Amino acid sequence: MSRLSRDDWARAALAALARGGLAAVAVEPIAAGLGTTKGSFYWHFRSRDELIAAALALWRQAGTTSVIEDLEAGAAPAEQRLRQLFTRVFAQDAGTGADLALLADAGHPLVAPVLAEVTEQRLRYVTALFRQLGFAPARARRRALFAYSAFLGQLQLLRGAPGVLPRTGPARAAYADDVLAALLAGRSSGD
Amino acid sequence: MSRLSRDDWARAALAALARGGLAAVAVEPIAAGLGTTKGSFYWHFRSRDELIAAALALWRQAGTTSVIEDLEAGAAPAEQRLRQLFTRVFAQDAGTGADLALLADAGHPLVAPVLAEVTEQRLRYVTALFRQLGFAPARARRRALFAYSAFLGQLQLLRGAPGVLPRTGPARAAYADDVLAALLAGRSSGD
DNA sequence: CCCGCTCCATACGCTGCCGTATGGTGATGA
DNA sequence: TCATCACCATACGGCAGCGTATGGAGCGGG
Repeated sequence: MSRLSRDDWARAALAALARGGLAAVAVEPIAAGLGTTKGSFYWHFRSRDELIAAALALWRQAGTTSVIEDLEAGAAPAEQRLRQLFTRVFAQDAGTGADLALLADAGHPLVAPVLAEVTEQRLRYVTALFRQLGFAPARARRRALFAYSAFLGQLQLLRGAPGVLPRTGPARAAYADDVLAALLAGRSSGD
Repeated sequence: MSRLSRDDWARAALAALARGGLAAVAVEPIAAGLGTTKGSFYWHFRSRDELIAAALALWRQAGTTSVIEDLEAGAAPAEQRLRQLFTRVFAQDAGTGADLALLADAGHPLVAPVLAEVTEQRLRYVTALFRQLGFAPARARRRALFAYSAFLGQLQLLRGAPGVLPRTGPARAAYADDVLAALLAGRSSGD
């Protein structure tokens, strides 16, 4: 890597974010990792905050917008889409590292607004799925909140207490089925 | 406060942890907050890590062990205890600040083991509740995982996207009812 | 009365990071 | 060919926090 672009720095920052949290988005360590120095960085960026903003924009695009488009591309029925989402959650890795890191620094002034928007965007999508499954609007929103809370909690459990969540074999399948059954329980007959 | 004890430092550290995360458990800022200097600290502790460990021990006692004892003290039926737990979750504050902070730094070598133990301790308790509610052992464990995931996710949502979760009025009650209904759905007849 | 012990203040060096200043290099077009 | 410009290295000052060293202040016991 002789010459670096602004985007190379942003990608490296996102990787660092996923690994070590916002604190790891530090100019000098990332520069060392890229085999260069701060001189390069301060050519492409004006400050560390600008790098953080760039990494956040990248995260938002890769972890939300494109995922939703991805799911919507395959024209599966709503219940299968929900199941696909859950499969992703259990798939470990799946690029959720940055999600965890950003939740950790949710209070940071640069992170907070992006996090709030991404959350709302995801909730809207899941709400729509529940509506397609026959839930009335208000209930669909509640179920979406519940489901998304569970999703966030899974992430937390996966890294805070590895081993408690079954990640392989029939135990995992039984858990996924049980969760989905609970989430779909009491499906409204009307709207 | 003329003379400080080791416990004063530990309590101040836990407070700092709840406010600003593990990074805020810093000797000099806490010293300033206590109106003293590092000289005092390094008399009672050998290092910052020792302070962190003390704060973690305090957190574990106050946020888990005593809470469970608290709930068990009132001899309410299992379903009501579950509801009480959920009420606490929604109650905001409730001292969950440290929980969030520790989840944020779940990877820290001092935090990880304590967090894992606390998680397992809480899961055991909730599993027992579900068993008392008529779930077979394996299903009870799965529901406990699901419920606790949702709990962790609530915490995350509350701070990462304030406003999406209904915290007052009938909306909050409807949400709590819906969540509990989903969690209790499909209660086994046998075991 | 002063010795010693507990507890704390002050001053110091060290490290890791941010941001700036300034000089250097390699490709590219006139 | 050589001048210019994009890109990068190096060196510097500054700040915050950790840990240490050392010198008190106050108080009880001999």
